[in-house]
Amino acid sequence: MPTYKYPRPSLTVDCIVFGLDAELELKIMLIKRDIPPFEGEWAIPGGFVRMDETLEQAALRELQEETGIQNVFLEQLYTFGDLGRDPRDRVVSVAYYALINLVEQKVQASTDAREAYWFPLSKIPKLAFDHDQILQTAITRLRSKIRYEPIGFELLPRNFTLSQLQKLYEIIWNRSLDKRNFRKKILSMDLLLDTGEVQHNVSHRAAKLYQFDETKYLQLKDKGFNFEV
Amino acid sequence: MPTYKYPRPSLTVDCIVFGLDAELELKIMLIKRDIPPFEGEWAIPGGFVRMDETLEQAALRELQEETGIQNVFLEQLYTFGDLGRDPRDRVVSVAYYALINLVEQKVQASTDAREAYWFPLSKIPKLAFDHDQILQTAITRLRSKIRYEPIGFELLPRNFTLSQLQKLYEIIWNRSLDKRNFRKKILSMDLLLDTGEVQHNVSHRAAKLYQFDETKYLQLKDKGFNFEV
DNA sequence: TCAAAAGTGTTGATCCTACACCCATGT
DNA sequence: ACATGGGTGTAGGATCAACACTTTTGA
Repeated sequence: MPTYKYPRPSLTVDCIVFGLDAELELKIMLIKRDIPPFEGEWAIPGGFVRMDETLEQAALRELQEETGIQNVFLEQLYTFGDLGRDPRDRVVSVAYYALINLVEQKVQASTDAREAYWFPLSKIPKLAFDHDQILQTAITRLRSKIRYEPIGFELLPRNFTLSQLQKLYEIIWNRSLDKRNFRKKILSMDLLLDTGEVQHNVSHRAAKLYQFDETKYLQLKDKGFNFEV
Repeated sequence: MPTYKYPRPSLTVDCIVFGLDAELELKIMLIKRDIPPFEGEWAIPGGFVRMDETLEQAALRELQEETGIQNVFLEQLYTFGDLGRDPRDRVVSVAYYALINLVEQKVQASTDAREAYWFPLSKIPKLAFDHDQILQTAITRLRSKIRYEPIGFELLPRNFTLSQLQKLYEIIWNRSLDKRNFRKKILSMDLLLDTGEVQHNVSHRAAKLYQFDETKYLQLKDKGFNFEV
């Protein structure tokens, strides 16, 4: 057991995992706590940072262990360190947020013995610790970041329609957008690759499927281009 | 001496302090380290987080102790936790940045026995630890945040001229702006209070002095207004 | 043939950019 | 009188917001 001259806060990472399902519903993953404190309540995935891993590695490891998620978009959100946020001890938590698509990434919610489920954003129960606050921060970040960075594509399948992309923005911003103006804006950036494919088995005109051209985006960005919706 | 079941990284806060002097030069405060590691090299102010203070309180305390600065704009920047960023030990650092005006806030650089100086951004020496990276992150944040939030006023004296405000943006963005367009944009937001005062002892036409109307800004923001330069 | 979503252009208003001269002050 | 920065308006181009109908597909 290590001893230190001065007491140290303990350090955790916690992760808000946003997932978009086939019906374009935005959800987050919550885990039911099976030990005190807050036993039986819902919390976001997370855990202690080990000595031999970076913060990002810790977040990825926890995601992998608790949800089986791999290869995910992950970004640091904010560090929460108020006194009393954990009733046992002084705990500082570096929060991350992740974006995944639930159609292509089959996430087995329950892995350990623990219960883990996807909750629609509109039906989030009261959360353990200060996880409500972390979630609020993550939603705010997502709302503003999706405007200036092409991170929305992380939530969609690799091939997607323009209507799906528009609906994603409408869901996240909670307001409707004009279809023609949205398409003009997006297509004028010239960052979508027309796959030549269309939807199948839809009982209406089949929409074209596009891919986000990340290579092109990175090139343009180097030259000073700014993504903005 | 406390003992823990598992080893814990130690936790520090570090702070990039931006100061704007009378000549509108943008500087940051650096402290010469008087103990290993990196003894004799320059570093940004910072120190360990105590058990009975929040992260922000720790940052404010360190600023007060090392530079005498009080009542300062302070915002969390990013948390740095790579392995090996401190050669002694695993240290995770929550970085903050602060903005102050050096004309009205007389900052006694040297307080402890330690040497502390203001360095112009163009003449920053090689820094200890990963402080170069922290500085880069802070500059990038400042550049983008000043566009969408009225934080530039924190660097100016309470009363300032439009030319001073414009020069501040030019310095931070490292490009020149059109005088007439800049004034139109800023004044059209109707957030500057005309103090009725003018400059004194200048060998040219005296410029009007303005104040940022924070109360009005907060009201407008509530109604959905977005500051943007 | 019906329902449901895909796809497509124009117009007026607004905002942005580029640009040059006179004014007030201290030396 | 001169040097220095303060202060002001306009016009053309680009961008944004508002708006409705035809097309394709499966049931």
